[in-house]
Parts: sequence; C-alpha cells; structure tokens
Amino acid sequence: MPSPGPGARQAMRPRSSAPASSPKARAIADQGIEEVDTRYLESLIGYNARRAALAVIEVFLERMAPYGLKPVDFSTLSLITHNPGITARQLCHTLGLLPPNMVGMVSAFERRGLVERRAHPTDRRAQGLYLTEAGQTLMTQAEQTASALEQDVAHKLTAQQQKTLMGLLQKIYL
Amino acid sequence: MPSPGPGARQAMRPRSSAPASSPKARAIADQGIEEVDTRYLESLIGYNARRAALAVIEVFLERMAPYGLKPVDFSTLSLITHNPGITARQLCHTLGLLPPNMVGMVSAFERRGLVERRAHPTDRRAQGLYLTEAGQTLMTQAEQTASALEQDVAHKLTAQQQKTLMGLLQKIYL
DNA sequence: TATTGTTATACTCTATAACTATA
DNA sequence: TATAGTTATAGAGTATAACAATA
Repeated sequence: MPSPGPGARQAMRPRSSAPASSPKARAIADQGIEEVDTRYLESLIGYNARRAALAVIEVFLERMAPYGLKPVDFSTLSLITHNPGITARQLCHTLGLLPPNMVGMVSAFERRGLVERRAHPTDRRAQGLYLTEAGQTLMTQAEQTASALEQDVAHKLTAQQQKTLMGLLQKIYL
Repeated sequence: MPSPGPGARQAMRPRSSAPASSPKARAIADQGIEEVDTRYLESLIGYNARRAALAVIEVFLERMAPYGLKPVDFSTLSLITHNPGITARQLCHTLGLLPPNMVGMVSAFERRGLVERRAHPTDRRAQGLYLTEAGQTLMTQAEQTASALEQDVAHKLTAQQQKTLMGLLQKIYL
C-alpha cells in the first residue's frame, strides 16, 4: 500500500478531483504534466483505504479538538468506556499500540481526571482502567460527535452502502 | 476516526478475531475483562478504513523490502512512472506530502540511480522527474508485486466486491 | 520463566520557518 | 508579489532495551 504519510493534520492536501478513468490525463511532454494520472494508485485497495482514512481523520481532528482528543486518545477512551476494568495490556493488544507508548497516554488521562487506575481483582501486576464521571460525560459527547461526524463524511453513501463498506473492510483486516 | 497509530511496522498487532456482533463480549467485573468489546469502534468508517489500510501496509512492507521501497516511496515512484516529467510540487500536491520532505526522497532516488531530474521545458524554477532505465525495471517489478500483494490481502473478496470497495472508498475521499 | 507496567531513549515521520532563483 | 525547490530544525509518533513487581 502506498500513499500520503501517516500523519493526519496535513497542511497540504491531495487534490480534490481525479480523472480516475479518463484517458485525457495526458502528459504534454513539451510543457510538463498538465494533469496528474493517478489511475494506477487508485486501483490499489491499500491506497484507497488510506486516503479514505485520512479524509475522515482530517475532519475528526477538527471536531474533536474541543474535547482535546486525538484519534488514538478517542479509541483508547472508547474501549475503556465499553470495557470498564480493561487493562493497559488489553488496550495495547486491541489497538496495536506498544506498552511504553500507552503509559503516558493513560497518565495524561488520569491527570485530566478522565480515567482512574484501580487494583485489578485477580492480578496484582495489572490495573483496571475506569472512566471517572467527568470521563463518562466527555465520552458520551465525544462518541455522539464521532458518529455524527462520520455521517457527514460519508454523506455520499446510503446507510446500506456504509454497511457494505464496513463489511468489506472488515473482511480485509479481520 | 480513531485507532492504531499511523506507523506501519507494528511489532504488536491487533488481535485477529472480533465478536463484532456478539453480545457475549462481556465484562466479568470480578475477574477483569474477558474479551474486549470493540463493537462501537467497528461501527466507525474511519476506524475500519485505517485498520484495513494498516493490514495492507503490513504485507506491503514485507514484500517491498527487497526493492527497498516503503509505501511513500512506491507511490511517488509510481506517479513518476505514469507521469514522466512530473514536478516535485505536483507530487507533493497529489500525495499530500510537504515539499521539504519530498526533497530528500527524490535525492535518494537519484543517488540510487532510479530517477533523473531534468530541466523543465517552460519553467526554469521547476524540474521534471523521470525514471532511469534502472528505475523503470524496478517499478515494473514493484507494481506487479503490489498488484499481486493486494490480491492476496483481499482474497476474501470477489473481483466485484473489490471494485465495489474501491468505489465506496473513493466516494469518501474524492 | 513469563508477564504487566514502567522508564529512558532512539528512530522515523511530519511540520514550520526561512532562504534562492525564478515567474 | 507569488511560486518551485531547498535547508535546517522542531515536533509528533513509533520502536527497542532494560528494569521492578508479580504470576
């Protein structure tokens, strides 16, 4: 899979319209390229998936800024929301993050009063993670914002198409 | 959109199977979380798109390693392949990269003997980028590898489903 | 001996500011 | 004045090694 760097908040954005199937995307050798032919890249699933993800992330960053949540913060807190008592190790495993990078994030959540670490019931090495009341309030709003946001980004797709899209994507990564 | 960090080569990978629709994904409070409930995240397009992209990237990195190409390298060279004479500015614009980060990449391509910078026909500030013969040989192989790779990653999807998937993804980012 | 959480640190990728030469 | 390319550098994100406490 190719494409734009992983980074989200790109100052410079890919161009909007592409002649994905138009043979007019021609190079006029003597005057340089007039319009860039991106048809090959657009035939690759990885490229398309990445571009779509970046498009959503861009809007995500804007609308989640008021909550002070970046994508990774949001997905982590969302998992804690729906899995109270989850451990850092389980979060790392589920989201594909590395433990050393999780520590600081959870500590930051604690400092912000969003998350509590409590003793794990059966394993004294581990700690269960729970949302505080403030954390619950924040995440209720944040998840509503996230769901609404995705509707906006996918406004060109019908509800059925969105379902189809998710199903197809999951066949790739699950 | 949430999820795993942008980085590609993750040492630790998300778990393989998810009970996306199974209500059995329950927390057994007194013994910690048994199985992580990821249903909410899996209802988000951005999350799914990112996860799918990462799944493809993972395989991409493995199979492109012999060519010494990372995803961004590949997409850049692919655009030069199909748009001989393209400028760095056009590459940046198309792929969402920033000029300062493009310079080093192109210079590295030149040092490897894959790309040539030639004078632009009409704009003396710009330079047209072209593949050398070695570059063409490499990219012919690399693009074949990329196409084959995606077939493997998307083996659970029929040709029609792959087409549908691309179309739906493009409706999001185009 | 293996695992959870942690610290410190290195590496990669992405972003910003400022300069040059042309337009 | 604006743009293409460049340099240097800052910043965010991700990765590796090593340790303490517990299993």
